[in-house]
Amino acid sequence: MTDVLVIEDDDRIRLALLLALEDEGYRVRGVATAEEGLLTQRREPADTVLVDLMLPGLDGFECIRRLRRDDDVPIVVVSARDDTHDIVAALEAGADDYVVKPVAIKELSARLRALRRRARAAPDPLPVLTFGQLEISPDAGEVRLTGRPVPVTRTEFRLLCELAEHAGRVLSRQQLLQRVWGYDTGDERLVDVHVGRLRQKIEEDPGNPRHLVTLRGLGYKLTR
Amino acid sequence: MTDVLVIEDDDRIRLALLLALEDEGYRVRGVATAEEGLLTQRREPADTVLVDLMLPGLDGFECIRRLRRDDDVPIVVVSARDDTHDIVAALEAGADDYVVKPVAIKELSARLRALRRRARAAPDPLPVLTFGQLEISPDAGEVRLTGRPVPVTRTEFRLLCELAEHAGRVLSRQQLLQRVWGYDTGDERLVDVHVGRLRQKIEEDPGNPRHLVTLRGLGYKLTR
DNA sequence: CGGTTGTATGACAGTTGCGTGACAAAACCG
DNA sequence: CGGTTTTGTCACGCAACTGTCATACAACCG
Repeated sequence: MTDVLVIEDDDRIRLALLLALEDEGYRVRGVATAEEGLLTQRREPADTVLVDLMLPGLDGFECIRRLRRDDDVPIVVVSARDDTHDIVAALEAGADDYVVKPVAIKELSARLRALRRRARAAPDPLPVLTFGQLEISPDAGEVRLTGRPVPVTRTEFRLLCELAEHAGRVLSRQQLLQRVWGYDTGDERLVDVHVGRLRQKIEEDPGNPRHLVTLRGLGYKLTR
Repeated sequence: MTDVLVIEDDDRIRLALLLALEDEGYRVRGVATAEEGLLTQRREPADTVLVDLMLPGLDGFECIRRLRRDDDVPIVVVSARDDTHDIVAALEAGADDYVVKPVAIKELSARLRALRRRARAAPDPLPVLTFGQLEISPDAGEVRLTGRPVPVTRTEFRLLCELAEHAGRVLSRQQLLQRVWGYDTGDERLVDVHVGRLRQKIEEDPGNPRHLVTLRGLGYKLTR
């Protein structure tokens, strides 16, 4: 069930929102200040955050920025102001949607659903990609096999990242040349060689690859 | 650069939107009907679609549903009507956002940016075509029968994809030669052979094919 | 029923695509 | 500058794939 956090200082409005959302089938929580909201979201993250712009203390824009800095939670602004400036500023700060009070609860609910559909499809890029026993940390520039670090060269690493980023998808040699080497065209066998070298390092049995597999005539792909 | 498709029947409004968006740095295209929009998006997909609700012929809601069925492109409704009913219906149909005309271009632009931020990272799930127990994933270069992967060769795979893409329709041997092999003309028996090999792999009883059926004198088709 | 046409299938040889080891050029690094 | 690592090129061999053919089989038609 979707878990919504409402950050709104006006008690009556907050209560009304909470009740209405609960009615729509959401699990709800509410707080009156940005500070509380940030804390709550950090300690027990909701799936979606509704935030007012005019808040005492830390204002709504700053609240959005900080929420966004922490994680990728969908943020909807619910504000009385319908000034284009505010809307643009809020969206630029990191909000996903902006609705003007008073808002029909049905519309709000539909917007939340649309947003969640979108957000669900994009789980924030994990710092570590895992493929069975194989772990890749694009940030750290590190590859581990059964926990042990595996020394890979820069090209091998980029190749692996490219494949990992499109896990499960076939990438043709041309695509890989394009993305890893930047060649517009070139010898496709080059890819083979590097895939081979990579296999020696990351596959338990390089002859029978489990993750970095060949699709004859199509290209290579990385599977779980 | 973001590539926007505008579907709007009112020439003046469409033109105004296109010019304004171009000014904001988007690459733009515009069409006047839902049908054109769907075709355009299918043939040369834009990154984002703006659609009006009141369109001649196929209406906006249906247009949204069909766009959404095809792919995961961000869809923003730009409509003159601010009725909650319409908003909810459009979002339920698959739209990501709904703005009411007249809209400040800056707001629209900010909403497009917010939406694209969300949508970009989406590792959209691999599309899978299903025919009973048979699953075909063009992107993964994979065919599965009762969940088990079936090794098919490149030609077999292309042939299968071609048939799957036109599921239910008969494709003549000439058409298949044309599309799979690129031959303008050639030995039609070649198709038979490959169909046969494919049947051995994907049919439970290759003698009595359930999915990949022959239409004597016409060609082959793939059915559910 | 026999003739005719269209389809299925097995075998086979030529071809293609891929994995691999060897090696040279290039980049890197004290 | 000299050694070391990394990168790209090449050639060879194996395994898999492709297209052709011949033959057997099935469907259609009068």
